[in-house]
Amino acid sequence: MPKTTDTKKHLPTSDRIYDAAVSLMFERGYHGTSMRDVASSVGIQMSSLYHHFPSKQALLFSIMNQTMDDLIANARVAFAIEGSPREKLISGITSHVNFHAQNNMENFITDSELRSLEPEERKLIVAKRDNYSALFRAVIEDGQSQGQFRQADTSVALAALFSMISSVPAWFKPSGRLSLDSVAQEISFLFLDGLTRN
Amino acid sequence: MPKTTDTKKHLPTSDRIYDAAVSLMFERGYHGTSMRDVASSVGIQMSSLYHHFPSKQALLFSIMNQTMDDLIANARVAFAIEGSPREKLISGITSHVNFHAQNNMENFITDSELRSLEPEERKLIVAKRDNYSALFRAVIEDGQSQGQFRQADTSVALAALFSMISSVPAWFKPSGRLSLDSVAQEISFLFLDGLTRN
DNA sequence: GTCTATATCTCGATAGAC
DNA sequence: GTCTATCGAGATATAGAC
Repeated sequence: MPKTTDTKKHLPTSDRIYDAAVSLMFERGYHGTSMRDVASSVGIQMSSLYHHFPSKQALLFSIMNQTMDDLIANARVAFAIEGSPREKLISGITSHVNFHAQNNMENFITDSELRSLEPEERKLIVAKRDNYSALFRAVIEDGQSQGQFRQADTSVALAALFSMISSVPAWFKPSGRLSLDSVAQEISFLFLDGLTRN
Repeated sequence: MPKTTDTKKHLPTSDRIYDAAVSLMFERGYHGTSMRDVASSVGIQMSSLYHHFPSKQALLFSIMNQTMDDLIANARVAFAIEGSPREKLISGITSHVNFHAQNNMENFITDSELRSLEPEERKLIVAKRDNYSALFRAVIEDGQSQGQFRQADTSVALAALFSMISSVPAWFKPSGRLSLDSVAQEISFLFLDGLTRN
């Protein structure tokens, strides 16, 4: 996985292809991005791409798979803190907001291009998505059984939470009025003070 | 605009094209849908499409424009009720949830294919989107100035609300545990009890 | 590991008959 | 208003030299 937005030239070619594909597929979608586009963005010939990725489909899967792995690893760390369900949830939300903002393009692709995956690969991504969701569900149900959260419908709450957070990169402007941390806080309040029993 | 999911054959051809395009673009996206796909779904030749729509782009714009007009008309009715800001907001949320669930495919396209529009047409849709958002913003700010809602960041709250509701059709199953009305209610609670001053 | 060249296919759109 | 036929461009992917 390419970690930094470095000046690019000295990265391995496969990473530069990966990065270019992320940018282009974020802007134009999977079907709106051609392998020619990717190649010319990297500065190589189209046929050279196929030395690093066997197909356009494999390139998409690589992006989505990597992103899910990173996302899950991130969430595990966030939930590993000591604290109440409320504190854990805030930690998880903040981690999710930050990861989505910092990896805006990859996450958008991962959220929106599921339908562009072949059935077999789609299954793998959906499974990881379920794993991720289960991490949040566990905390919410924990808080409910401890009486700290009201008995809202957990599935609705989870879906609402994920959609709220995943939309952040679509409208968040780093140069704007709010910092990313305040956004995470606003969303946590919005979510929790509807969930927490007063 | 095609209003009913009729047995299709006796609808005007332009409506049948419209409907077929909605289904296909919902499933595969704008770039993933070819005019050949649309034509064969309707049962006519591809060249016949161009008698009804001058281009694929015009077909997409027609869908998004129609959907925004319907959405706004719907919201105006919902907000026209007598009542407190809280009641108006619940009415607006319920209307939005219902409209999105009933027009799932059109709304998904309208939400996700903005980037596939040419600049000029995109401007028109964005303007209508802003109009729609302003309807909700007015009620929230009204409630804030009346002291019924706390001073949450209105833009964050709006973005969170729209993303929550727009995601409903993606996971809602009519055959499932919850009715659409209970989903609208869950979401209203989730949103309002984080917004309302206790 | 990158190149040139190309095979094969599908795309959006048009011409013109009926 | 729908048809047959086709244009020209651009798509994914491969072959084979270096």
